[in-house]
Amino acid sequence: MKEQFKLENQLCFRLYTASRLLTQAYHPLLSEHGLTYPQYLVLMVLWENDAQPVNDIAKRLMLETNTVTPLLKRMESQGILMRGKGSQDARQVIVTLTDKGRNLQNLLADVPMKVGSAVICKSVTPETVPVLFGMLDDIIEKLDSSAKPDEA
Amino acid sequence: MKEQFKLENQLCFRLYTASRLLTQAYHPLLSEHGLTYPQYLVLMVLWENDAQPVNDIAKRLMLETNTVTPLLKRMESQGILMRGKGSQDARQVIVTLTDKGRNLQNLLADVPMKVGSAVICKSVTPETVPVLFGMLDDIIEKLDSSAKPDEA
DNA sequence: TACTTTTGTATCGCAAACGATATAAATAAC
DNA sequence: GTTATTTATATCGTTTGCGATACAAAAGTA
Repeated sequence: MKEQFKLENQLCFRLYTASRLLTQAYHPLLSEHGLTYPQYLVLMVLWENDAQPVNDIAKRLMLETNTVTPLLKRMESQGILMRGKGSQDARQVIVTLTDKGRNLQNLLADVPMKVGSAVICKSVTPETVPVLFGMLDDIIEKLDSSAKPDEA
Repeated sequence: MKEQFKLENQLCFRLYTASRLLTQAYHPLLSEHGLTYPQYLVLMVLWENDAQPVNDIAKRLMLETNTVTPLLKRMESQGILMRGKGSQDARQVIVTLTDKGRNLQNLLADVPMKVGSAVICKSVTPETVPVLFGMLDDIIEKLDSSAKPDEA
């Protein structure tokens, strides 16, 4: 059994597991309002900048539009947002929050703190989080840039 | 717009994105052999310890059996492994690698290094990786233990 | 022994992710 | 101005994840 195949030596398995478990921690808080974690991400994007085309939302979340489109359609059917054709570019679908979608920000106000406190542990504290953020951001940037080598 | 709802301040979004992108980095290397990333994880578990019940594989990967069962069935239909009833406990399904499954370890020998080099960047080097591993392990342990509060 | 509970696995349904492909609108080329 | 190419989004198919539930084997209990 080669060392490099042991689960203990895998970065990806750790990221994959940590991501899944942290998303699970969000689940009870979000499902209470009929939301999933990716839907919560869309909400954060729109709370920050409302009335965006699908493409911009996808780019911000680093997802493909074929992932985001059905996600937005489900949220539209829930009355959280509206999808309308853009006026300048008729190809674009502009996504806009409804009152319900905007108001969810108030209803979910305590989610960040609740989840945040669920993660605090020995090596992950408010002081060390910036280190973790920096490493993850570097990894994301490295992988993202090498994924599209045509952009000099 | 509240600070705590900005994507830049989210640990989960970083983990989620880093996990997705790193899994995508595996994709071309694995699909060449007809494998997905979760299937690769199963292989690593079985290379380390062959002939395990479904439950042990699921626990090792921290997944539910209803995720692992169809995954194993697909791998069985690909001839990578076999699923057979246990002799002591007839409820258990013992999963065993075939020659093809064992041989994949040789075919995939260069995958860990290739992916590893794709992640190396400013703040993530062989020297700093243990720090990252430690933080991720702590997060995983914290979330896992608080997910099952009945185990003292 | 008969009844209950637990345990190991599977089935079902839904929501992601994403590769491949399609379609319409906009832009560029001729 | 027509044709070719690019762009924005959508559709389709496959594989995960996971909650809810089903079911049979095993273990515990009366």
